[in-house]
Amino acid sequence: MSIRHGLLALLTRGPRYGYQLRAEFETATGGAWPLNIGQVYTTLGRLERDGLAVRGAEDAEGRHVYAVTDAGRAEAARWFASPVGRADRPRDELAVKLALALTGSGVDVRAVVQAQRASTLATMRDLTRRKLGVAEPAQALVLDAQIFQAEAEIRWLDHCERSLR
Amino acid sequence: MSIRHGLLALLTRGPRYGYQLRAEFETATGGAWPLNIGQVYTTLGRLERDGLAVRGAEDAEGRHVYAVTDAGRAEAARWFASPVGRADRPRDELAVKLALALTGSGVDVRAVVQAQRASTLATMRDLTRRKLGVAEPAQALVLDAQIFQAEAEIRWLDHCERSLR
DNA sequence: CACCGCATGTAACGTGTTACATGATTCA
DNA sequence: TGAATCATGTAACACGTTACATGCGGTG
Repeated sequence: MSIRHGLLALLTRGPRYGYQLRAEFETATGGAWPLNIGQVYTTLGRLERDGLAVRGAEDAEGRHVYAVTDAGRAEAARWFASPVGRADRPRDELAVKLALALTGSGVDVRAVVQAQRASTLATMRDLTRRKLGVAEPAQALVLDAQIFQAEAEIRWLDHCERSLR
Repeated sequence: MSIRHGLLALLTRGPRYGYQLRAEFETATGGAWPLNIGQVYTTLGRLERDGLAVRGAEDAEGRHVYAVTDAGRAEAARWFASPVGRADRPRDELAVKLALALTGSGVDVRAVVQAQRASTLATMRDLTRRKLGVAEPAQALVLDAQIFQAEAEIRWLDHCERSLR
């Protein structure tokens, strides 16, 4: 529910229209997760359906402006206040893959670990390089989040390889 | 696509029926991501639709057994051979939240970080405790993956808090 | 004029979740 | 007998992605 809550959070800063929301979302997150414009409109429709936002009149340039409702403001506050729990996260595809490779499939586990390690290292180099050109603190922190995760993945892969012996 | 590929990987070990697939999936992953039984059947239907598995005759106990096809075997091999890339992963809800909290919303970023940190620490304690009772190496590695991720999250949160000053 | 960027949407599709319905077997 | 477990499925729904269609305005 990152998109839904993200757009809602942006709306709490003031009325916004679709294109504007996508631009602000991508600016804030440094384009780490590009947001399809179609998704913005369907999400806005659902926010309105659920009483968290209302579609107001068109502005001077004829854009369709949405505004947050009281319920939407409360929901956004609730989102910021409640931590992201373990159950909220999707299945970790890599962990699933390794677990299945380990338990009696004919797969060469070491090869899987090696391939993943090389790929994750390349990712980390890329992220580190991209961080040099970033001035916005929010964007830098998003990049840092990905870097920290990639580091943890490398550590885990090495840990897996040690366990194989 | 963890479920789809996970079930496919299990089928490469031999013909299986729905309940059996769920049991083996949860055993391999240590129950970290419980798998709804309904999802197993819909996924099996899609695997058959896509030519990756076929529904064979019922076994002696009247169970509906599925078997992997050549195409399915190839797809499973491709899955194991290709690393999980950055674009494959879903949006990190926590990073999105922090990024939006930082960029000019009226939110107390420090409070968000503190709440998340406490929650993630509790998660880590729970995972560490649960690891004591685990003997299966695959299950232990899945738990380790979550522990490593939680550690990285704590480090990142501390990094965020330092950046706030 | 053609093309591009802005702006709004819709349709089709895939994955995943939950809830519900059904029947057989086993066990207290 | 009644409850739990095994086993198979369907229906409704939510979220997200992609592709497509439309219209406006500016620019080469």
